[in-house]
Amino acid sequence: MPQSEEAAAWFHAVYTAVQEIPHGRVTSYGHIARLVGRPERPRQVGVCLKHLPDASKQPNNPFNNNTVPWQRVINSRGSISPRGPNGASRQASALRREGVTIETGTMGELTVDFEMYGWFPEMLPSEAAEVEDDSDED
DNA sequence: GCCGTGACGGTAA
DNA sequence: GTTACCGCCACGG
Repeated sequence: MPQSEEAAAWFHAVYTAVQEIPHGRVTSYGHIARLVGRPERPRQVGVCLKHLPDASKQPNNPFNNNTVPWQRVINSRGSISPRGPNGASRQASALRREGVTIETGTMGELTVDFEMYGWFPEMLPSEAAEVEDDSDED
């Protein structure tokens, strides 16, 4: 639980932004940071997801790991950070279940094919739509 | 209450 | 093209 109201608003904004990610799509922490108006704090976005309450423990909480698609948030490199022994694989399987292609690198790194299935990293949804509209250049 | 850490990103070299 | 360093701020020890 956040210490100040400002932090609570920050958490709330981040969770809401993550919930706006469409099914089968992925985005980056920096993208979420931009959406909530704090592009200089992508790291705190990860902190919010880290403190995301467990659904079985807080089912009444509107923001828990069951209502917030935390697995759709990856880093700007398009890969999943190995934060834990099986945390990354759990995120990868959740994404694959949504139809997202994930490639396993030689060093066990999980790279998401965001160019094909998700938003462009560090790009707002409006800008992404603009790209699709003007995709004549190659 | 201070210090180090962290699910990251950007810029510099 | 890659590697290194800094900053941001809540949380845990």
